Amino acid sequence: MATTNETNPRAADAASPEDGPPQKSMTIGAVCKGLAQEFPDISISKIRYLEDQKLLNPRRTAGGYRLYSASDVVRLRTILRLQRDEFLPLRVIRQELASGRAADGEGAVAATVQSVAGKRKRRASVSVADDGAMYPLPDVLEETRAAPELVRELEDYGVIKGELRAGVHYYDETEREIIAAVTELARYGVGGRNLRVFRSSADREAALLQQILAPALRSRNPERRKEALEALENLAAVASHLKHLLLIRDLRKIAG
Amino acid sequence: MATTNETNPRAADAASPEDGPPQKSMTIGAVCKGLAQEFPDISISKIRYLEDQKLLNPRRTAGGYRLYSASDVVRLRTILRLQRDEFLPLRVIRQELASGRAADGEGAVAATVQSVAGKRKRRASVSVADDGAMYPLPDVLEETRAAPELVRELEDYGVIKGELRAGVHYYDETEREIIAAVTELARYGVGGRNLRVFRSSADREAALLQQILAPALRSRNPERRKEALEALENLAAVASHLKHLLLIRDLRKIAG
DNA sequence: GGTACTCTCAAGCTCAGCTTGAAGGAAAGA
DNA sequence: TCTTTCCTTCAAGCTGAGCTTGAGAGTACC
Repeated sequence: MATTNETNPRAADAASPEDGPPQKSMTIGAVCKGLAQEFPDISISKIRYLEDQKLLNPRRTAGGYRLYSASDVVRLRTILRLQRDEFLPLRVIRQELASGRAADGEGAVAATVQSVAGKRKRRASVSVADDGAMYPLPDVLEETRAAPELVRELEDYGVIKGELRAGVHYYDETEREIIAAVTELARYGVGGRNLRVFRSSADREAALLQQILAPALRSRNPERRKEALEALENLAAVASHLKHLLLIRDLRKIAG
Repeated sequence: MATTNETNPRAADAASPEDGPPQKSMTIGAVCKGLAQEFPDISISKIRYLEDQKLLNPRRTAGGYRLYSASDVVRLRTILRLQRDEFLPLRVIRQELASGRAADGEGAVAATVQSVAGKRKRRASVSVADDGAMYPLPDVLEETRAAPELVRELEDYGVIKGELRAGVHYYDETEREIIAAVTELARYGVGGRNLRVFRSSADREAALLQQILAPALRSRNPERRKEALEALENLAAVASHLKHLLLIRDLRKIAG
């Protein structure tokens, strides 16, 4: 009996020319590994759970193994994004996907994420607690449309650090957003050397907040530490808001 | 003893002229009843729980009864809407409110994800263009629950200016929000002198942005000027976002 | 002074969203 | 073929968010 995708799940993209288009199907383990970069808390059992909740419905081999097509993976990624970034409960995600708005295919899914997400995307990066998701440089460049030199410059300045894994640079969510923001500023003519202004003020504020919460942060009581971390997040949010208000105030003088 | 709002929570809006401005304050039971129409699953214990989670902070009577001002109720309604319509967890709502991003529209209640996720209203205070609305000091104090000394301090520092009309100080929307933010920071122990850090960095950034847009802003072509103003708003928004990201990045190092 | 309302605090409850473990079959490599 | 690694189902368990409940006591107003 010829080995086909149907019965040979381990071969990720085995396909004979006469069988039609190459159907890249993956086993659950491969899918899990592939998504682990972007979603560190993914697990095989979670993927199975999502299927149990009728959010996924992959093909099966004769032996009962799950086989995920490319569009299955896209769908899964969409689910995970809606869950992580938009905080949607699974029952709502299921409705969104079921109500025709998100058939398979990049475009449709992108449209869904767009329409559902609206402008909320920023939220994910605003937390001090890092979820550990990492993104490879090419993806970041593609998404942010940043110039590669700019990224290097940011790294030279120590603004972002990245991580080298198997010859590829990876960046976390915050770094990705920093790159996006700086790219945006660059479009207006705010060059790299001007970033010093931003950086030094951020450093000063961080030092200030640290000083204030230092006792609690150093506490050996985990309860207390957790509270301090939450306070830190709130303080950061309020402080940033205040800075924005002060900036607006200054700009108003300039404009008027 | 004269009956005042402070000691008479049952009287929703009783106020004698000499007691100062009419302060419509409600007890928790009244608030609950008032919101029961729009939010059938509201309850007194839930409102108390939200306070426990640092989402609300109503005044108290001498006897310890909670007293909700009009703006407290607005805030509560916002919380409930974000929870019900946007599915946001409380910790995220807390952040949203702290960062001043959750404006409360008075439009029809959006029941579905799609309509909610649509366009987000820009906050009045985030705009460089001033709409000219002014608020008298007593109202500001009531809404922000700021200490009067703090407001004076801010004025002494030149952070806010106010306007004296017929013996009453008036503040614009941005100033009101600055007061609110500073009050919030004060609750965490960030005192007045620490504000210098924020102010000087805002000044530097304003100078930077001005420098970049100076030619366009000085233009005698009104079209060009208008464009420059819009660019200024965008720049301010992106710059503030960048600052926040950099702060988060720094704090993450601190946190562990 | 009675009654309706409110307070705090600790304990408990429910549900979403997974995880774990047992018992066993399927696929790939030697 | 044998062995290892990966996969299967199913039931039970766990964790944290988001409240609720109840006890015991005080407050406000007629």
